[in-house]
Amino acid sequence: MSAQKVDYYASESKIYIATDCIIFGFDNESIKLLVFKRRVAPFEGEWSLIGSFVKNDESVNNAAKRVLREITGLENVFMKQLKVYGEVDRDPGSRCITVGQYALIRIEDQDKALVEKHGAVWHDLHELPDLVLDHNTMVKDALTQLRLRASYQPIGFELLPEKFTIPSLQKLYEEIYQIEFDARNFRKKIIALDVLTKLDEKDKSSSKKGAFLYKFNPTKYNKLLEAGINFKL
Amino acid sequence: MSAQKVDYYASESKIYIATDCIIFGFDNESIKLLVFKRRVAPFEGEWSLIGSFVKNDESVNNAAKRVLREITGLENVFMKQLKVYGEVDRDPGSRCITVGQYALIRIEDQDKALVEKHGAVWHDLHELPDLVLDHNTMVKDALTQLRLRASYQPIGFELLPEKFTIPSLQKLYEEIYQIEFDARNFRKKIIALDVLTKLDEKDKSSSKKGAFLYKFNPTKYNKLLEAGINFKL
DNA sequence: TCAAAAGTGTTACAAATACACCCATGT
DNA sequence: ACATGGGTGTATTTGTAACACTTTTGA
Repeated sequence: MSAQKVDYYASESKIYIATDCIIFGFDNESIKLLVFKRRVAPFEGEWSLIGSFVKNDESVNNAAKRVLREITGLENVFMKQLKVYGEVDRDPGSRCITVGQYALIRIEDQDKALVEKHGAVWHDLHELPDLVLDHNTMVKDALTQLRLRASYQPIGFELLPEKFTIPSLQKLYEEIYQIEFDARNFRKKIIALDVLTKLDEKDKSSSKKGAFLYKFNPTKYNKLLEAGINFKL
Repeated sequence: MSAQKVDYYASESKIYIATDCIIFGFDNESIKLLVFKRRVAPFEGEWSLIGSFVKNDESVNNAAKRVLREITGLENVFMKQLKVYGEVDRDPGSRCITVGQYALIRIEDQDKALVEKHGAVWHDLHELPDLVLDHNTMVKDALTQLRLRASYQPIGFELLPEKFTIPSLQKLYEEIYQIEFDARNFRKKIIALDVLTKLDEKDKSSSKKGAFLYKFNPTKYNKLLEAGINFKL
């Protein structure tokens, strides 16, 4: 006698549901997006976000985490739901609803071999190829969301390595907002947030003088995440 | 010879997908939520958000619009996706993923007979009954989202009747944020937004002196919606 | 010695906040 | 005549924006 679960909704119709990850990374130069060549028909071989169908025994969020782990080797990544793309004809392969989720990762943390094994490639945001389906729209939406979120949460830090310099943090925010900031005012504002710990080391990779490295104080950082900031730059 | 569409994803599993509407309304006193007694098993007869399964031939957003039209008679309502609730066991009735969508409506615009016919009831936010499944969480999430959004878009207006007074707008924002504002500063800030047209009429329903009615200038209002505001109060 | 990026302070302007009284009218 | 909510102005504080020079050091 097996425990057979009743399906109370048997008269309704089921639909394919997928999740697609908009994976942003930063390499101290520019923000990049991880894409690969689609491996299923239709559009096999074309550039695509990395996604997966949601399986019957996993949550939508876990499906996205699984995708990220499979491709980059990373866990515990900053990831947020973006939006549901649910138009009837968005996918000629079959009716399929997808949940866009954007992730922020430090490129240096990736499992490079794994990424390459999957044929995934970091593309500069300004030179994105045409992506399948509505994936270009998803990227655009994710960027809008990223900018908005960066204005009330210090998420920029999610994209930086553990130790970072103030000039590289500035470059990151300049990439996010696509405008330039005054270095003095930027520094003032960041330090006023009171989440950074200055280290004794310097990073000399981008100047002869070298810039002091900082890391952030996790306690204060988390407090700030909850409380929210008003990061008008 | 009928055109038969190929299903490229036939090896994947389909899942029930629904949408639930978190319908907020304002009656010049407090923000209210529209709920009804669930009409399907399991949990038939318990308080629930109003929702529906997404049908095979409609988009996710249109499903929510349909629900709203069926219950309130309203179209072209302000509605935004909130979040996907995709945990495996969230619904004992069967695996079912739902898209929460929150809507803002002017209570006076509703088709009252239709609302009553469906047994839907406006509940004060502070006296919400226990709702089925994860619906209480959805309401909480929607409120958080509403507050956030109100800080960069003038969405409060969506909840007001066509003609409204500044004190009632203030009451609305006080309800949204659950804090009180200085009437002089509030008025100053709202007028500085430059989206209101002052009318010659007064509303005397809440004072002997009466308060001037305003409506908003749709052109300027829409510009502001796009541009975004910084509505720190 | 010089090129290139890092680091530092002050002033002017704009915006947010705090605050108290008179007005109009229905009862 | 008085109680009730509507309406107005100013001073203070706070935050933002603009701006130029010195420091360090590898090549």
